Amino acid sequence: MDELESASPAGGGTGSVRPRLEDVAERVGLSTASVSLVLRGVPGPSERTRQRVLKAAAELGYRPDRTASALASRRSRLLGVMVDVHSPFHAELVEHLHTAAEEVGYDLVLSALTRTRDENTAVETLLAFRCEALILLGPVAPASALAALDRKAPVISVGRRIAGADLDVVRTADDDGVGQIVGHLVGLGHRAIAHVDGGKGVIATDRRRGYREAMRHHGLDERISVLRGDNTEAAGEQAGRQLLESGDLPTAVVAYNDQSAIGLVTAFRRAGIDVPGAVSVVGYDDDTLSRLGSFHLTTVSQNAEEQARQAVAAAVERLDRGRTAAREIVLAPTLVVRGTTAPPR
Amino acid sequence: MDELESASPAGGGTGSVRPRLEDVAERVGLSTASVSLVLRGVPGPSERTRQRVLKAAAELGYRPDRTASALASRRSRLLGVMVDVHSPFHAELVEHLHTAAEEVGYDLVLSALTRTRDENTAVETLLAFRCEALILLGPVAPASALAALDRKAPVISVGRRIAGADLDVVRTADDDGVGQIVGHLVGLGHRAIAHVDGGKGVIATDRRRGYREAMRHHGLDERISVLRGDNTEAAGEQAGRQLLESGDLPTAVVAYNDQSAIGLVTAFRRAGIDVPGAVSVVGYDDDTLSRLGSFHLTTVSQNAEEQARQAVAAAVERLDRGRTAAREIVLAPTLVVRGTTAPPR
DNA sequence: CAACTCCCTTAAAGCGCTTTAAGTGCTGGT
DNA sequence: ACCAGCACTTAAAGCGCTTTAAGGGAGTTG
Repeated sequence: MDELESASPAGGGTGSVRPRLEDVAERVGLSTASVSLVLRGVPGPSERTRQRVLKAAAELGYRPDRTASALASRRSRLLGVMVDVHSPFHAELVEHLHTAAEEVGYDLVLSALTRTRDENTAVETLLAFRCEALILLGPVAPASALAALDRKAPVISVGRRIAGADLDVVRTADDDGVGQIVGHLVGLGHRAIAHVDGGKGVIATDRRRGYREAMRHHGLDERISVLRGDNTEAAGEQAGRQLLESGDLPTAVVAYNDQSAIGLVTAFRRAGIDVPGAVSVVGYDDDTLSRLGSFHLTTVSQNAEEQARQAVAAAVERLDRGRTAAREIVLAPTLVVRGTTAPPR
Repeated sequence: MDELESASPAGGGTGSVRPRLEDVAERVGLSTASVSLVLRGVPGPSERTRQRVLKAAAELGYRPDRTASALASRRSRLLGVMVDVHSPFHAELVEHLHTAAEEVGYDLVLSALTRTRDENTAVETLLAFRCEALILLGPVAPASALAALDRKAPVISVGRRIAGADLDVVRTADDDGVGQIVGHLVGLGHRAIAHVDGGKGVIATDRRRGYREAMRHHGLDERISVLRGDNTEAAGEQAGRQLLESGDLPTAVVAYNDQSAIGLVTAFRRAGIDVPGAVSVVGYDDDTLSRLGSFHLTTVSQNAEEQARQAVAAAVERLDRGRTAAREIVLAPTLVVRGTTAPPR
């Protein structure tokens, strides 16, 4: 398993220059133009030329210089991805984006969101790299800002719906997902079902609405109860404590996401309340955390792979097929029933 | 909070060309050379010129084209980072690498390791981007391959010691870290301390050795017990079950990393064994998982921030200050006592 | 006032590639 | 013989920037 082994036989110290197109051309006695054509698989060169060039390139361990070709072709074949490095769900998306992009001949450049690096900075970096399209995972910037950005490069918002703005969106139907959760709980016999929301973002809003509508749909208008939260474990714990102190514990709690759900489970268990024996808890995202053995969380899968594939496809349509009309792709989420839901006590 | 708002007043559709150096030059009636000098902060241009250029650049919303400047200067000012997208610890490192790199005027390009993307591919991508140095997080490739790679671009191995090979390493003293853990446990009164290892990698080897040596140091040679594991939660759970079935439960278990430790905790708790009441469990890395409220794992911090800073510093020394001799920077790990360790029953 | 400095500014030559118009040498038809 | 047509091949002009040697103007000096 000799990884990192490179084709280059040279390896002559940091000083050794890497072979250029010209070196390959010289070796076969052709022009750089021909070599370029062959290497890019453009039709034209004869079979004989093709073979010789390929051979020479391999022997020299030639790797085209992306920088130069990007400059010359005015195409970077780069997709910029803005990602929250702390989100397990984003990690999953990135993984699938990588494979999807590779399949269509694009590369990814990741720009991480951190405590000191906001969406603005992250996106600027992407633009400076000349990314041809921007795939933003759960952006929080206002629609107007995203629309403005879209004028510089096609923007694909993943996971977040953009009200009215004229740009591509790939997401799952969050309200539907929460609807499925509520349906599942009602099916188990629950009626006192609370929701710990995710704050003020668009995604949180959709999920909250999904909860409300589903409750109403099941004739549980009276039982609607929304606690304030966010996307962290801490918020879940906090909400859990609040619920415990209120003395009026619901029989099931629907959290904004898996992290929040885990916080809830933790708070309950610490208080000696069995999950799902005494309270059922449901998350959202089906991320790595939810699969941890000690939680085994019932949750909703957003189908990261399909979303990634669609996002890349959307970018490619814009870039290579000249689509200009915005498209919104809404995927159906699927309920994943695991171990934190059971009939009410 | 209008994120993504760009300085560009233009925003004229995808078709609008972004301003070039020449446009700025034209606007102030100077040559591109002068503008370039000003924008890069090179001494020479007069104060007056400086001001005018800066103003014009701002007005046009000019952003230099990295691609072009990289090509022209033969310097990309890019550090390539190979990262396992699924490791919470890597996520943390990346965050700090970003800030550290930014401070010294470099940018990061991340290449993610995934199920279908091995170290080889990841590194090739980095090289194609013309990264000037490669920061590899916990590489598993053989030392010889890394050494070969180092001939193309300075390689900095983070977290993993490289036997003999002549390249930079930034890591913490893993054996010492585990030594501290064992010391802590012995101090609490434990004697039956088992270790669930991390498999065959170099890091795992060091930690295992650290465990053995520490046990011997405390006169516990007879109690040395190493179970096979890896870096996953599943391995921890598996080891936990094995321990339970053996009927000879130790009073404390030292896991290879936090994920594995969490598996152990899960297995124990599921079997009704209290942690830390009946068994103490310790992890390693101090990653996000270990801080989850429901685990609150005692662990060892590898000081991600300092490692990141040192890694970037090492790269900069090589690139900007011409250092050629390899350097190994070994940081001291620090024990983080949280809630999964207590005196033995 | 010519000769020298200093300071600033710029012309021009690339960086390693892509791209397209313009070859070049064939074959074959007339 | 001549030209059309075909199948390749290549010269040359950039892409947007950096870099360096050379240029120009104002101030000093003898």
